[in-house]
Amino acid sequence: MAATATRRRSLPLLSGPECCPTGLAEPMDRPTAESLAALLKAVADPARLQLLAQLRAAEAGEACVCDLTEPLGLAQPTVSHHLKVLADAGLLTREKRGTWVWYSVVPERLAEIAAVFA
Amino acid sequence: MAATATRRRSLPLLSGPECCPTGLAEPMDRPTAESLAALLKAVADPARLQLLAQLRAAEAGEACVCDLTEPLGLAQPTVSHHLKVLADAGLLTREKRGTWVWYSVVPERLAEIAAVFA
DNA sequence: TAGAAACATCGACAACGGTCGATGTGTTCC
DNA sequence: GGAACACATCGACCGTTGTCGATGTTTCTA
Repeated sequence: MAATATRRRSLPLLSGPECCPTGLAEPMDRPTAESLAALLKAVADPARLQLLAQLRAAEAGEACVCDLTEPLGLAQPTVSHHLKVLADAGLLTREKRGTWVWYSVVPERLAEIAAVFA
Repeated sequence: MAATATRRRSLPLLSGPECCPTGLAEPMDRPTAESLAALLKAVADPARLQLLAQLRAAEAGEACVCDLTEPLGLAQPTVSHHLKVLADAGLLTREKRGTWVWYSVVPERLAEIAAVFA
């Protein structure tokens, strides 16, 4: 694990070629299941769900790490870790302004999850 | 862990009082986040996603364990384990007919997930 | 009753994941 | 330049989870 993670991605967002073309309507091959599972694992955590909810409820739909640490009751490195997991999954965008780093959710990415189970 | 798991539940389905009243629209308290995360963890696995897809694609929307083992390429105890996880999360119903056990998905439960991210 | 078949449970192992303190990096301000 | 702040990374700990072989339980059949 070296210089892989912090890079900003343009937009493709997905781990696999296409996340979930037909949802659960027909049998799913392993690679598709694995990339979809990776996306779901990102949201299958209490702290990360709270982060998503906090960000959506925040003004302008964005917040800095310092505003998220206290309401979650977790240490700053832990919050930073969770934000990274969400960002790596394409669920958050990261923007550095001065000393602060502002995170905001990617609604399209959430919609992808909804589409699978709709 | 004694006589807790295999019991059949009537319908309440949920771990917490209510899974996700407002979705991600507003801040989420810990208990709500934890019960929702528990539901999402159940589907955040490649094998279990494949199981859900296989069941939905099956005739009459149901299948027995023996029909699910081969397409997944996993051992029978492993498949049985995954089915139990899904059933415990309220995503599957279990019906024993003779020697076979038939599983089928609970669409309402999938819809609950979709509603959170819609 | 004996045997076989379908499924669940158990026990063990390795890999993964959440958490935090300590530390590193970059920015602002004096 | 130096101090203070915001955030990321590192390293370690430990509980959780996916997997399978072996074994148990139930049911049908001969």
